[in-house]
Parts: sequence; structure tokens; C-alpha cells
Amino acid sequence: MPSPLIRKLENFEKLSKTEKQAILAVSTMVRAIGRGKIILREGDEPRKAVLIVKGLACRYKLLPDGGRQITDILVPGDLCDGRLPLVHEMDHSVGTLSACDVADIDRKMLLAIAQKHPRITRALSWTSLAGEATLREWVANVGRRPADKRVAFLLCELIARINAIQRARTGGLQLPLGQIDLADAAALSIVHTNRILHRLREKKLVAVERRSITVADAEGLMEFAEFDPSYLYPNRKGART
Amino acid sequence: MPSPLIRKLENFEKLSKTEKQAILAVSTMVRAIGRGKIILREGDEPRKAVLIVKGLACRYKLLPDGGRQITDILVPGDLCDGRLPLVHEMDHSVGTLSACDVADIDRKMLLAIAQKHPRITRALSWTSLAGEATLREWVANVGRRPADKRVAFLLCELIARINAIQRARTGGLQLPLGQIDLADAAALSIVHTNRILHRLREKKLVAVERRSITVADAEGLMEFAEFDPSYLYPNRKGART
DNA sequence: CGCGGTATTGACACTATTCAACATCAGTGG
DNA sequence: CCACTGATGTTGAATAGTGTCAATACCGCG
Repeated sequence: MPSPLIRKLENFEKLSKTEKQAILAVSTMVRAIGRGKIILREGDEPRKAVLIVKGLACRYKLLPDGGRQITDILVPGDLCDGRLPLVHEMDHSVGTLSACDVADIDRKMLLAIAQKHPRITRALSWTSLAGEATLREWVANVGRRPADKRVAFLLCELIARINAIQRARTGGLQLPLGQIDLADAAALSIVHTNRILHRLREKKLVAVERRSITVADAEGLMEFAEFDPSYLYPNRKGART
Repeated sequence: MPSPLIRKLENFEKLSKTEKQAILAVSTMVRAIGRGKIILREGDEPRKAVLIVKGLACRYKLLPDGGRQITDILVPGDLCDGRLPLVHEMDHSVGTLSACDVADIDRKMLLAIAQKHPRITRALSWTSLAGEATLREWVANVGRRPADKRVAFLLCELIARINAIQRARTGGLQLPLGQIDLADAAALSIVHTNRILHRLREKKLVAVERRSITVADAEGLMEFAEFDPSYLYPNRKGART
């Protein structure tokens, strides 16, 4: 499988063979991580950039009362520590939601590549913009949507983002996502998340198994959630309805 | 008053006289805007960067059901359209929460300055990182905090950010903020926001007037909200508790 | 002076949380 | 290979927290 990072960047900027090669060259150090593991901890100073190659991960914050709020889900092609040219202290943690393959990327090498290939830099800037837009969408989602649409919205975003880096999708898409994690992302209790999922299942929009949710009717789910994916592509004009 | 943008950037990078001059030179076109006006509309392609010089503004999204979710509050020194080197379509709107003075900054000029002065570019990158961290904090705040701490948290962030660009603070800080706007930021109903404010007033933490909230006891409010401002300064190490 | 936006208050409905008990599954070690 | 065990999922009932509705008060502005 080609690097999902290339797939992701090419959604924003067409890359030359040389540029793709350069990206491939830095993302060779792939290692497997189990589910529920911590990749980066709040307060850490990340030494290397970590690329999600396979599986799902998330950014999250722990609250004083022990609660956890997931602020972003990472799909293959996503980099853990957002902006590259700067070292900093993590304001949040990153952990896996499923078993993952990740690639460790040396920050200096990544920076060197970015400086050599302006198109890559620009593509990375786009991903950063998309990331910010996604966060705003999450604030609105968590703050103002009713629970059922909120959960549906999250699932819609996930399949949209995964589809953007995986071609040739056929039928439903299975997400390796447990209900506890879904609850922490939707800012709902586990019990309520469970009930909402059952409701979505009754509407034939999703199928639920242990630690996996299959989107059965992506069209219907998007309609139900009133999902407009244009925020994921800040470079495309007029995509907005 | 010196440019609040300089104040803000100097929280991240010490700037030379030349650099300050350069910033001052591009932010001369100041104009006044009334309260409740739209500065940038979702879907627009912003032609110029807009700097808040005085007053409060906000980013917000409108939802299909007519609701409004504020995703970020802009204080003096903040730029409306986040990232500079890129033109794009707004995924959200920007509007004023109080009467404001804003400066229109030509994007090309700003870009030219950034290219000439790496320290300015770096400072802008820091502000961008801080902005992302703030958004994550908002997701956690709106998603997981009880209503009273949520409102308190918002007020704490506001005074922290305003204090960062205004020296010589004495006593309580008055925020020109109506309850409707506060409700849209906290993701609460107007009625409930009103009751929460009364509760905070009973605790002698704030004073409420028409379209203005005065933080009477900043220390107490921060303690009550469990507010840790370190996310606002991603460049400072070890600030985290 | 009247009008519209804002703030306030009470009653009520509803959504979501909590608690608790139980079912189920996957992994582990004996 | 099986039994144990801890994590996950499921369900019902009681409760707390918020939202909605509606009526009123208030203020600034035209």
C-alpha cells in the first residue's frame, strides 16, 4: 500500500514523483502498536513526528474530574503532532483507538523535505487549515447538535476522511471503534451512546458489533446528520452548499 | 496605544524595532464597526486580513436549525482569518460582540513582511498553534464541563487573553459581553446562562450589568473553573502544572 | 413616547446522566 | 483446552441538569 500521507497530501496539491519518493523515504520506520496505547502524552515534548499508517487513533484531553474528551480522530495519513517546524510541549495526549501501524518520522528530515519541496509545505499547510476547520466543526457538533445527529456526524466525518485516503470503496465501511471511545468523542455518557447507536441501527443506518461500527447507509447517514464535508477541503472553492 | 498585534506577537518572540515598525506600517487603516456586525461571512474568500484593534469579536458557525455556536472569541491583537499565506474559503463567520476598531491589512503586504522577518513568521506560527490548542480546550469545555464551570472557564480565558495584550491591569476587568453571546459560546440556552451568571454573582466572582460582565475575583474564578492558562502559551515549557 | 432587543423569572418537559445489575466477549494463565 | 477475569456492551429505573415556553421587566434608541 502506498503511503496514506501521500494520498492525503495529494488531496490538496499534486505531487511529483520526486516529492512522493521523498515522503516515502522518511516514512519507512513502521511499527505496530496495540489498541488503547498512548502515543504522546500531554506535557511531553515530541521528539519525532508520528504518522498513522493503519488503524484509528485520537487526540484527547483528560479533565480534572477524570473524564476524557476526544478532540480529534486520526485516520491513516494523519500526523500526530500538528505543526512541524516547531518543537513544543503537547497540550493534549494522543492514543490509539484500535491496533495501529505508525511510522516514526524524524522531525529534522521532515523539515528538510518541506523546505526543499514547497508544494509539500503548502499541502501540509492545507492539512493544518483543514484540521482547524475540523476542530471548529467539533465545537459546534458537541455544543449544539442533539445526541443522535452528533454521533451520526462523527461517523460521517470518519468515513469521509477515510474515503479520502482509501480508493475503491465498496459497500459499507467498518470502523474499529468501541462505544466508550465514541462516547468520549461525542461528549455523551456510555449508556446514552449505546442507546443512540441502537436508534441508528433501527433506522438501518449502521450496524454495531463489539468494538466495531459499520456504516450501512452512508448516504442516509449524511442526510440524517446534515453532514456537509466541505470543511475538510478548504482548498476547494464553491464546494459549500 | 501601540498595536495590540505587536503585544501579542511579543508574547512569543522578541521583536526588533524594525519589525515593530513594519507591523505598525501595515495596520494603519483603522475603522470602527458597530456591535453585532458581520466582518467575514462563511463562504467568503477573504481578500484582506482583518486585525481586531479594540473590542471583542468572535468566530461562529450557524447550524441548520438556526442555532449559533461561537467557536472562538477574538480579542485585540487577533487576526480574523487565521493563516496568512493562503487564500481560502471561510468555513465560518466572524462578527463583532461589541463595538470594535479593526484594521484592514493587505494580505500581500503581510505576506511580504512575514517573508522578510522570520521572527514575525515564527511568532505567527505560535499564535496559530495557540489557536489550535484553544479550540481543543473549547471542545473539552463545551463537551465535558458542567454549565457553571463552563461559563467560568470562558470568562477566565478571556481575561487571560486580554491581560496578555494589556499591561497595567488594576482590579476587576469588564468584558463587553451580552448574555446571548455568552450562551452561544458556552453552548447553553440563554435562560440557563442567565441563571448560571446569577450563581456566579452570588459567589462574588462576577458582577453583571446590561451587556457587560465584570470579573470581580479573577483568582477565585480561576480556581472555581480549574483554569490552567498554559495552553495559551505553547512556547513556554514547564508552565503546565 | 413607543419599540425592539435584552434580561429575568417561574413552571414544565425533556434529554441525558447515574446507578446498578447483568450479559457477553476476548484474552490469559493454569 | 478450559476456567477465570476484566473489559465491553446492554437494559431498566431513578434522578439531575438543561431546554423550552411564556409572561414580565427593563433599558437604550429612534
